Amino acid sequence: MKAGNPLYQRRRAPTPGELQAIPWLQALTADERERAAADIRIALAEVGETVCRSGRPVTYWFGVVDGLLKMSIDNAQGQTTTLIGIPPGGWFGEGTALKREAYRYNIHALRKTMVAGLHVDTFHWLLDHSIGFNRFIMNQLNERLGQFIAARESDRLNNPEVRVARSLAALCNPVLYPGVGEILRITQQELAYIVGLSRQRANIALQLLQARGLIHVEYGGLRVLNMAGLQSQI
DNA sequence: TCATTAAATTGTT
DNA sequence: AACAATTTAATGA
Repeated sequence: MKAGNPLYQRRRAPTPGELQAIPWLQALTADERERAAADIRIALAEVGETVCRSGRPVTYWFGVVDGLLKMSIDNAQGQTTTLIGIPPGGWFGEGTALKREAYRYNIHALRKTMVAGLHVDTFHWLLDHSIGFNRFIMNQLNERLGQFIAARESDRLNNPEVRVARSLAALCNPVLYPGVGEILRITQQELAYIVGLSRQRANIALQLLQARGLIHVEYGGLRVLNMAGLQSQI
């Protein structure tokens, strides 16, 4: 959200309900929370809109209040690889914010998404002053490490059903994405974008996973019935 | 609140 | 990629 970014122009203060949807605020003391909340800004990203771009200096630490984002990287050959989808409750970019480096990925909105941003200076103030915040960040980094290890594992297998299963398990991770409730709100088209499949193939994979009793497919979303089963798909 | 209509999503070829 | 069927959201009485 820099000056040139349209999101920056549309940013505003958060409502109480939106603050409620920011998980790490709960880990702070009242004083810390007051200071952090005063610095949070909210903006609505339209479909396809860029939230942050690789190479730009980190000015905000971002999170999803509601909606769905995708994180992707462009390689030297100009191809784009989608790494993860980010559902409600997800905050990302601690690594680069910590080191005050440039973003190493692109973030785009897969649908209309309410994005929250904390200025990187306040992020560092919290790191320097709040034990609860440090615990949250450490927990988050650890959880994400587990996800990337699982993702690498399934990349080698390259089986569509497995990749869909692992992606769904990742998207429903309650530690990283506490805003995702009983049902994960995601269309089959959005899931296809994240996994890198056609919608038809994503549809087939979902039906198969449902037939195995691991998920229940619904209109505009799905319900995970067996998380461990999803993660152990081969 | 209910019926009608438009838009979004899904199932299938 | 295209089409039909289904589901939800929006509209207005």
